[in-house]
Amino acid sequence: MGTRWGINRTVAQIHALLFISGRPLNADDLVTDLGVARSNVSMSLKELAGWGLATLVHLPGDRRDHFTTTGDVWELTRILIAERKRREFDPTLQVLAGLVATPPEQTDADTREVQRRLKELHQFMTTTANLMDQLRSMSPGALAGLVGAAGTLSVLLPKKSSS
Amino acid sequence: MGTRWGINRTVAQIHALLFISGRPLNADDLVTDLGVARSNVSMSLKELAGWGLATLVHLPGDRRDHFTTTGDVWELTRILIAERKRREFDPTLQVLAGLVATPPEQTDADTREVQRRLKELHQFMTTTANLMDQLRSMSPGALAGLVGAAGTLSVLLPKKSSS
DNA sequence: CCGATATTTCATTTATTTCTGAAATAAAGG
DNA sequence: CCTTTATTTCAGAAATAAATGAAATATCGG
Repeated sequence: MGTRWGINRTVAQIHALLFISGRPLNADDLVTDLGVARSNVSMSLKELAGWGLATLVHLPGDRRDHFTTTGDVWELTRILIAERKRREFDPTLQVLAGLVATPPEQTDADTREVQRRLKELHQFMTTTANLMDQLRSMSPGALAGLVGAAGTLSVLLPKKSSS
Repeated sequence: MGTRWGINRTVAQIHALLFISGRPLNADDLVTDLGVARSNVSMSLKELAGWGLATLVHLPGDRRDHFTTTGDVWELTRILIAERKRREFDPTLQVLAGLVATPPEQTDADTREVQRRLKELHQFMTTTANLMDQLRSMSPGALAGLVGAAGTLSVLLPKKSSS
């Protein structure tokens, strides 16, 4: 599933192993388990660390670096949403803000319609960005509660008629 | 932003053009505007159609196929969530269900912990899948309302203490 | 300091994905 | 039917991304 979402296979595999095993693993463990080059593991761990998804720990009496990741799925979700927003969503929103701020030269109907759509997209992405930020500031427990509330709430709201 | 989310560049560009222009475009329009090969446009339109993000329309007095996409950002969101769930989330959940259903051979502490984590992940993904399905059945207006409600609700819920 | 072990860097190779152009197919209008 | 125009298919080329291995760097224990 990772590769479909633009996540490197080895990075995804390492994270999965750390998550599922639930105990600190060192680079050699990962090399053995995944059958990839030592250097690949090193780079991938660095990448995961950059996402806040791998924490360096030391085991007593072992010189080697060991790594762990959060075992809380809600915390994981929180991190993924926050990081993807910061890296991908925000820069896009920035560009869009620029386009909306610059008034168009032409004033024909087509140009005005394009401008209207850009503005609507900008407004939508701003709303989404705010929602993401709110999720970021919430505790895992609150996030779980909110998802539950959304499920309940949606029952009360109007359904799509067709499909 | 598209490529970072595993979406082909040309596919993303074509969708963006259809969305922003807001009027039916034919393949040659897209070739001219994007500077890519005719065949690439043909394949990309097919891909978009498969996602329900490009609709074939015919303009009176023009033999060529023209395409449009929805201009409603909430409808677009609804489609993207539904399709990604169906194509990527559901198959993953299927595999996970299989793993959880099969009782582990060994019964040592480590194995039980792995099983516990798999089960927790499975439960989490099931909850998420249900949420996605509920979004799918909602009208764009209701979806917008729910996001607004979530923003309001989250203010009332406990915040994360640190970070 | 020194040797041993652990880790990182990065140029090159390998694998994967995307794009193109030529040929095949389809469809419309005489 | 036949010609013209539109569209699709797909093998190979080009571009991009990922992984490797060798060398460099860092760190520990003595």
